[in-house]
Amino acid sequence: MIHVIITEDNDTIREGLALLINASDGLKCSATYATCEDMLADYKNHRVDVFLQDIGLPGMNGIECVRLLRKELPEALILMLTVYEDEENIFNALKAGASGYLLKKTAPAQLIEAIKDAYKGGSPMSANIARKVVRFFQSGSGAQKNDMYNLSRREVEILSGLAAGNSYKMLADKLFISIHTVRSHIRNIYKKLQVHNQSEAVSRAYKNGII
Amino acid sequence: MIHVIITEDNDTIREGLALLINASDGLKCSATYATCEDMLADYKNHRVDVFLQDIGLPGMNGIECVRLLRKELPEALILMLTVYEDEENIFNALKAGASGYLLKKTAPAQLIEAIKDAYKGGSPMSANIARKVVRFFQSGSGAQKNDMYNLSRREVEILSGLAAGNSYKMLADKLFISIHTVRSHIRNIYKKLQVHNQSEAVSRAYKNGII
DNA sequence: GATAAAATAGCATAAATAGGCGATTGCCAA
DNA sequence: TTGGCAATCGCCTATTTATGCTATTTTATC
Repeated sequence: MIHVIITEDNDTIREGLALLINASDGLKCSATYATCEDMLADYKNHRVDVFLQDIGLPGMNGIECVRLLRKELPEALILMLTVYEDEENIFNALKAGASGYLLKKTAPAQLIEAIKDAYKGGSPMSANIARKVVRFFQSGSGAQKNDMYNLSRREVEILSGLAAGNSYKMLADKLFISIHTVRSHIRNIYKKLQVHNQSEAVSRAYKNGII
Repeated sequence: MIHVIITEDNDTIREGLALLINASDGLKCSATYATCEDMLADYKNHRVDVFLQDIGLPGMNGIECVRLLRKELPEALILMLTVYEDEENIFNALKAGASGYLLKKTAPAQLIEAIKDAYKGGSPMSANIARKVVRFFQSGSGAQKNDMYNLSRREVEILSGLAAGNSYKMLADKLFISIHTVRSHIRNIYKKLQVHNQSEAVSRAYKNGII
C-alpha cells in the first residue's frame, strides 16, 4: 500500500485527487493540505511514501516547500503536479529535489501510474516535460534562447560585464569605448529584454541562457 | 502508421524487435541494419519516423551515429535501446541528440508505448534512467550551495526581489519595512557574497543556486 | 540567561544609474 | 536604394545606489 499526501490549494482538485487515489488499488491518501505550511507542520503525523505537491500556492511557494521537505526527509519522493510548463519552474523543482513533474492535465489513469512509478524508483514526467529536460542536455545546459531576444554580440558582452560587477566606466575602459556608448548599449539591452534595471537584466539573462 | 528503423548487431534481438513492431497496431518496421554504417548509407531509401538505436555496435559507436544522423536529419526521433545503464552513456546519448533512452530489459509492451510516446513528442525513459537524469539536476548543475554563503531567509528574499527588478523603495513597500532596512540587508548581502553592486550579487546568486 | 545572529531603523553624501532626446557611420538585406 | 540595425558618441536631470557609521529589538542557540 502506497501512502500519498496531497498539498494543493484548490478544494475541488484536492478532493478529487484524494478520491481518485483512494479508489485505486494499492494507493491510499493519508492526508491532504491546502498550504505548504500546514503540510510541513503536520505530515509527520501520517504515514507517507509519496508527496503530491502543487507549485502555485498561497503563502510558501511549492518549490521552496520541496526544498524544506527535502532537508527533513532527504529520501522523500515528491511529485510536482502543476499547471506550469515553463522551464524555469521545471528545472527549479527538479533541482530542489522533486522526483517527477506532472501537468495537471495528466489523465487520472496516468497519474496513478506515475505515483506507482515514482514509488518503484522512477521519475515520471509528462511527455513534453521529459522532452524539455532532454533538450536541456542537448543544448549543453543552456538553451541559447538569446535568439528570442536577439541581443547583439556587443550587447551580450556588455551584459556579461555587468554581471561580473563592472560599472559603466570600467566597461568603457575595458572595451575601449566611451561611457556614452556603454550607456547606449545598456539602453538597448533594457529595451530588448523589457527591463528597467541591471538586476532584472542580469536575472533574465541567466534564466534564458544568454549568459 | 509510425515507421521504425532498427540498428542492432545481434541478429536475434534485431529480428525479434522487427517482429514485435510489425505485430503492433500502428507500427511498421521499414528496415533493419546490423551496423551504423549500413544504416546511414541506406536509411534514405525508406520511410522512417523513429530510429531505434543500439549503442554497443561493431564499427561506429551508436552515440557517434546519433550525432551524424542528427546532422542530416535534425528533427529525427531517435530512441536508444541498450544494455548500458551508466551515466556516461546516458548523458552522452542525450547530448548527441537522442530523444529517449530505453533498456533492453524493457518489456515489449512498454517498448511499443515508448515508440508511440516519442512519436507524439515525448521522451520515454526507463524508470531508473529517468531517475538518473533527474538526479543530475539535483547534484551536478545546482547543488544548493547557498549554505556556503549562508544568507538568511530575509536576505534571499531581498535578493530575489532585486533580481525581479524591484528598487529599494518597491521592496520596502512590498515587505512592509523601511527603505533603511532594505538597504541594511543589501549591505549584508554584499558583505557575505563579497560583491559591490546588484548585478554582481544577482549573478553570484544564480551561479550558486541561491535564487 | 548569556551571546550571537538576524531584522529592524536612521543619517549623510558621493557615485552611479536610468530615461529622455539626438546624431553619425557602416553594413546588410528586403 | 532605402530602411533597419549595430556600434559609436553626446548632453541633461531626476532617481537610485553604495558606503560610511550607529543603534534598537527580536529571535535563535548554546
